[in-house]
Amino acid sequence: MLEFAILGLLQESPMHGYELRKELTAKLGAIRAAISYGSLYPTLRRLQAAGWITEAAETPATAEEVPALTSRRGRVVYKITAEGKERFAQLIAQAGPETYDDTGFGVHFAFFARTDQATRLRILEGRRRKIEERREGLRDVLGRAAERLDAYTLELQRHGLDACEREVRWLEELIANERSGRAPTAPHLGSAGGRREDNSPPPPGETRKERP
Amino acid sequence: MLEFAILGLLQESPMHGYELRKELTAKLGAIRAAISYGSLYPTLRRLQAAGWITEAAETPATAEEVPALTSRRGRVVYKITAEGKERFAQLIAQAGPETYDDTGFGVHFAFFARTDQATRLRILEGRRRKIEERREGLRDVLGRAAERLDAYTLELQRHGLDACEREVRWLEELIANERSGRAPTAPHLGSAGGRREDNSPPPPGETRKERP
DNA sequence: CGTGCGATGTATCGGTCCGATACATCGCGG
DNA sequence: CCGCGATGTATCGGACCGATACATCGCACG
Repeated sequence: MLEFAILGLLQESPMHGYELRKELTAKLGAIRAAISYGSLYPTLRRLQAAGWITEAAETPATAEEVPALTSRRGRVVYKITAEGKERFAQLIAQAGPETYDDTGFGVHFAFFARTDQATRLRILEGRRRKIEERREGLRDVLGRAAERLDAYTLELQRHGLDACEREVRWLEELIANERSGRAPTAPHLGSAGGRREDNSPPPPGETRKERP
Repeated sequence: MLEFAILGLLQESPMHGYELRKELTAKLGAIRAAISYGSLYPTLRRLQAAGWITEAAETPATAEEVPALTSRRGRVVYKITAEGKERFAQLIAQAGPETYDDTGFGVHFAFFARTDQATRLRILEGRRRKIEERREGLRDVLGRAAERLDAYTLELQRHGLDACEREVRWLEELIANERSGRAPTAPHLGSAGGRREDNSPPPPGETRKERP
């Protein structure tokens, strides 16, 4: 998961660890708290060992400026390699059942802009099926096993069931949008999903802001 | 987390591993998929080593019946000890910040029937604060950083924000219920939470069924 | 003027938990 | 009678987290 996210992010621009974590947190904030350095740094090393990323020189262009004044501490900037991009594409293409659990789905979804439509559909439908199964399980428990459980546990299941139903509806919209609407990168929704005065979506294109 | 859940479940009745996993899955189905044996068995061993649980004899009372015919394979039944119950109470009393993350909160909530009201309130409020913070983070990203993110990522954040708002409302109800309504074990809700044609809620009372 | 503190930055260690896998028994339907 | 799905125990490698350590930078406050 982390591997996938790092490769995805580094395709937008080279970054060092700290920055990577911040971007990761911003992009995945909806689905997980924050990446721990205890997983980030080891993973970076692993990716580097595999040849999917490399360390990039820190000083961008004006390299002669203040050459070794303060001795240039830390700040290891990583950039993705051609093999890394291949790897990323391969990870998308695989997109197996592990892609449908909460975290896995969220991370893949966050990189849908780099995923072809067929794969997007496959992932969305796989996720929907999985949530539907969870929903059925919860309905079973609430129906058949209700008397065995205390009121708090039941309330928890009800809340969970509600979340499932909501997510299925959300996925339905995304799928419909994806399928017919040919919404290449903009699911738009908003009309049915829940009002939001939006922010004038820039014509779908990339629009990444590089730090100066 | 697993330790807590196991101690909580074993207080209802002794069980062996397989059964424990099933009960755990039923009780926590709303918040996590299924406990892996790869964590369950090592944890059971750890708890046993700490003296919080012990192995119980398999054959209930009529022990002389078919003494060693088929040699009595497998089926290790665990039961909680007095120290184990103490440990469980201590884990509830601590209920620190780690209790407020998704899984931690869910597991603690599932055992609210064994938690005193003051602690329940503390946990619910801690959780609410945490979700409110996440919500603010998402609003920030959707507001300030929106142009840096692609449409899919934004949609993910919107969905996450929606879930946060919903959970805060849910928690508000639970807190109000807990605080004034003196709802000792029955949060009831359902009136304001969202329509549900329901299943004829049994009058709030306890209705705990111990396995005979 | 200095000093301390919050943000930036890299890194490791122990521990929890997962996913895959292996293996054995039981009851039942074909 | 045989296979297959449910029951049941168990291990191993790996992913990820939380705490911790440590060093630098800029700036606000005394």
